[in-house]
Amino acid sequence: MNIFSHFEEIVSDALSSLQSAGTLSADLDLARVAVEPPRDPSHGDIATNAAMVLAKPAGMKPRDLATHVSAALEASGHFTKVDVAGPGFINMTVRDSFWQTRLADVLAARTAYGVSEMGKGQNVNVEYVSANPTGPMHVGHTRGAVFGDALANLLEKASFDVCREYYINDAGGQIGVLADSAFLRYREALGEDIGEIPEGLYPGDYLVPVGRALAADHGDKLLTMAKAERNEIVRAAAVEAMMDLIRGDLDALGIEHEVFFSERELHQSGKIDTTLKQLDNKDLIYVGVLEPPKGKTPDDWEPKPQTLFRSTNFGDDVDRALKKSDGSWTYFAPDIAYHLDKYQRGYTHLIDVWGADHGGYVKRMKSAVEAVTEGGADLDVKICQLVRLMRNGEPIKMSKRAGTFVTLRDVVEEVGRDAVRFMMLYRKNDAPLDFDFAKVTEQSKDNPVFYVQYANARIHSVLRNAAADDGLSGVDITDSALATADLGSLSDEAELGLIKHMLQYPRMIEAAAEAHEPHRVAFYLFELASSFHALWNKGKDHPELRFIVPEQRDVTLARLALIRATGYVIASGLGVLGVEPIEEMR
RNA sequence: GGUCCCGUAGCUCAACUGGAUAGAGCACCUGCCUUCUAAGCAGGAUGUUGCAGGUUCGAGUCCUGCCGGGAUCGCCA
Repeated sequence: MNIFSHFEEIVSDALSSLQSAGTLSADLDLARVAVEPPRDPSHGDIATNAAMVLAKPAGMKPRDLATHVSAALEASGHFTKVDVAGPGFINMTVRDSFWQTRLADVLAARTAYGVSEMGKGQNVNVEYVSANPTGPMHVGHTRGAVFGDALANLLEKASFDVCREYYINDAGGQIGVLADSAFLRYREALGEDIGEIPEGLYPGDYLVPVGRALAADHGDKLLTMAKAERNEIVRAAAVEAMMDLIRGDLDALGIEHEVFFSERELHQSGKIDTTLKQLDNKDLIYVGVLEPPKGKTPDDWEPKPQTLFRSTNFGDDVDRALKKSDGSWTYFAPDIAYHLDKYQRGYTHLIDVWGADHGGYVKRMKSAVEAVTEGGADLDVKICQLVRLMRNGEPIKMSKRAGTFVTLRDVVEEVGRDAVRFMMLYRKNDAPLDFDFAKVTEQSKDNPVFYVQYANARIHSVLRNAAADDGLSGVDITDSALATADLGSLSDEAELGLIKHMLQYPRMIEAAAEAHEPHRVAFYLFELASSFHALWNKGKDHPELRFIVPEQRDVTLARLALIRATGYVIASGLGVLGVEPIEEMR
């Protein structure tokens, strides 16, 4: 559990006691009162802004109110010290034994430590990747894939019921191109010399097996078949093959979606029509003519009546087209139906993970979700900025035409799944990311992937040594034994610092889940690893601080409990990131 | 031109949804390295948070206007 919510209760109890004593009025809004660890540890263990937030509504000066609150907190008996500082902060200090004994919580929970009840009873649908099934995944897709997956893990850690979903764009014009490209490969498989792949078709080798499979299944029958019928066969086979390819790519990253949702099925089931009918009944659809974009009118612009959705009613800048000039749906129309379908399947929290190039699409989608669910669902769109691949400090130039674009597989095979995942998450999603091949595989402190893994490996190294050490032979170092160790000896500043750092993990998980920001987990782990390494290094100058002190069994056991718990927190956090903790590095 | 994102130490980036003296790593300076794993360690210096206003006890964070960079801009997905 999050121990800071424990202190929140204590502070809130203190405030109520002031209310019943008449010092504070009973109808005070306590919503803005925060109970947090102070940034500067010298300020104590816990701080609250209660006095500053409540001063004005209470009609008191912050420092005066703080004195009252601090007296009430002191009276609670939970703290060894309560101070008023600065403009009216109240700083609280807890006795060391409080922190020490909390280690047992970690040892009991193991890698389940940090699980929060925050999302209990709520479900959330996370849609990510959704790459067009026209070829293998490239690096551009990788970041969104890893981000979405880690976010899903994070929300699960916060007890949300999570659905990982992939929207298959299998209905648009690009799928027609895919089918034509596959048909060409089919003719090739039948022995025809197809020469150069014509401009506009997909030239990739990955379609060669699709052509062969079609030839094996159908012989030369497709050549004489009616075009519509043949197209359907080729399209279905090609999309199926591409999805297999993509699923394989995702598997290489350790990603598995529960739901693959087909856009094509939306068209066929008539759901688009019924969805738009629903909007039409609310007078949210009309036929009108849009203004050209200001300042940049396209050359071929001509005013045309279009079927439009009134997204401006919901905060969008212009109304958005639902039909193309040939009468078929735009991409937007089925997407509205799709999001309604998610809602009808019971999801009230929707998250979409998109690439940076779709940023201009966010407002209309949020508008549509609000309209079509009548405010029943909320949509959060997470935009992942571009990834720049670097080698030796130089950006790698990619060109689809020249066939030099780097696939997801290329990257995973070169640096490994764990390193790819960690690095993709070691940056806020809306900031661009440089991915340097050399740095990611480097074994040094400069590489956060390695630094965190190395901390865990060191921990297990010590545990192995402890199990093998003659001076300790016969001593029980199982978790249950460590949990009962006398932890009072963990009194060094670095030891207490590590404990306190570790105990912030549940709070960090909740905040990250709330904000939909998995990168916070990665940064937290780097800092926790840093705390651990610092303690390790301190043992060099101060041998009495080393983890294994053969002549002092109790101290050793306490320290083993400390690092065992640290290892669990690291493993737990890496689990959220989808990275395998390494226990031995040779 | 409209919209969205970004702008923080010389460089790459954080900053717990408004908290106290804005923090890490790299690079730089000084001193250490035959170990529970030096794949280094300890310490030091480093800032007008792009600019100008505003909101309030308090702003890197929220609001307005500029400057600069990126993405995008009726029928591609």
